[in-house]
Amino acid sequence: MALRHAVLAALLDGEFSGYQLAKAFDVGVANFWYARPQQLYAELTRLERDGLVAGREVPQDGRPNKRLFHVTEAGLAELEAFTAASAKPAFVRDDLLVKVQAADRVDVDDLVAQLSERARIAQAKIDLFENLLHRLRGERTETEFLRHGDRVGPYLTCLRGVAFERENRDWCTRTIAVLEERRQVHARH
Amino acid sequence: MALRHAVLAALLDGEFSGYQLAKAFDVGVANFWYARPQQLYAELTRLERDGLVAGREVPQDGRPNKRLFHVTEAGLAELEAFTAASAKPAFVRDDLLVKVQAADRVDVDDLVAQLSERARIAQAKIDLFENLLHRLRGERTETEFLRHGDRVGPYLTCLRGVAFERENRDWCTRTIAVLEERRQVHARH
DNA sequence: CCGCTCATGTAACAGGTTACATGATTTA
DNA sequence: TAAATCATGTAACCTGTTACATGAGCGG
Repeated sequence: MALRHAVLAALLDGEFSGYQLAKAFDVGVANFWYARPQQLYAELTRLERDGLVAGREVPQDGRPNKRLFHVTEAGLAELEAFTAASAKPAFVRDDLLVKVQAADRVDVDDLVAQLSERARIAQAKIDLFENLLHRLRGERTETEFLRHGDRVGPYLTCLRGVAFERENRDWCTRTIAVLEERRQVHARH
Repeated sequence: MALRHAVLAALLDGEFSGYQLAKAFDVGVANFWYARPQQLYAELTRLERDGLVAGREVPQDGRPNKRLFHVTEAGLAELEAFTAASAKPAFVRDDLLVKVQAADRVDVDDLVAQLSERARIAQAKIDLFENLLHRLRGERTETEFLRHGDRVGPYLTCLRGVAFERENRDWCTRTIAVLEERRQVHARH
């Protein structure tokens, strides 16, 4: 059960409503996890029931009220415990890899189309993450910020996100190149 | 439902038993997916029921009989259809990232311990994948193999696997360095 | 007036994990 | 003689996804 810890970690940066969290966890702006709104509302309910987060109703005019959540002492303790427990290694589990695995037996055009779409999405994420990194470190250089900034967690996870998406993009373009070239080689015989 | 396609893709390289597939999907040697033995046996049963794979009983002496499976025509068609359909982007979903996100609020020793363990695992996978790459391309150079080899799918997915684990390892070591340095900076005040 | 954003959910289902079971043979 | 490998599963459970619901205000 790690979504709950992901939510706790996200709430370390301040108070957020379910809706705000949903937006962050949706596109992957919260680059360290991903979840649907429904899941978040459900999880927040459970977290509150267990006393790991507390919410306060904030009335708004012209809009529905919202509930802003923050982590409690018990929540922090839970995060500590979670961090101490060992994590099993993560692996890539990607439809696109399955398709490429079958590359020699399926339609190359389909594959190339999907690979370039994926490269495009990866690039979009890179831009997004790099913006976020810039916002986080402000005027400081990266080294400076990582040494003296008072909250580097989100920055570090974001670095992982950028690296992942760069790899993703580069692998896609390279794979496209390989498939295209093989098609030409094939055509000559 | 993508495990079924992952299994089909894995069976493109020949006949395998449930046990053999389980070994491949277990550690992540099948770098493009991951699954437990139970899941594989269940999936193979379904795949056979749906006519996408066919198995033949192979008697062995001194060992239990095994069933070797191969992809049928219908199975290939299914893979084609799957490839044509669009895939949703994959994302990183990793306990360790959640922990690092909370870095400023949890025990640094725990974190560093887990990061170095992870770096170690990543290195082991890199070695494993690089061996596999070498086996696949034989005496040829990579460029040569990718241009003229007759089955490049597994090679391409393996390249993705190596790149991922390299990123993983490097990010871990860098994160450790950052955390260690901050600890020193902190200690001086 | 249509669609978007804010705001929060329920219900059914698909997929994956954990725990457990069985039984023979080879290796340390 | 204990542990690992070969070989195949069942059952209960947890997590995540899909589809659907509600309702107010705001912008074009």
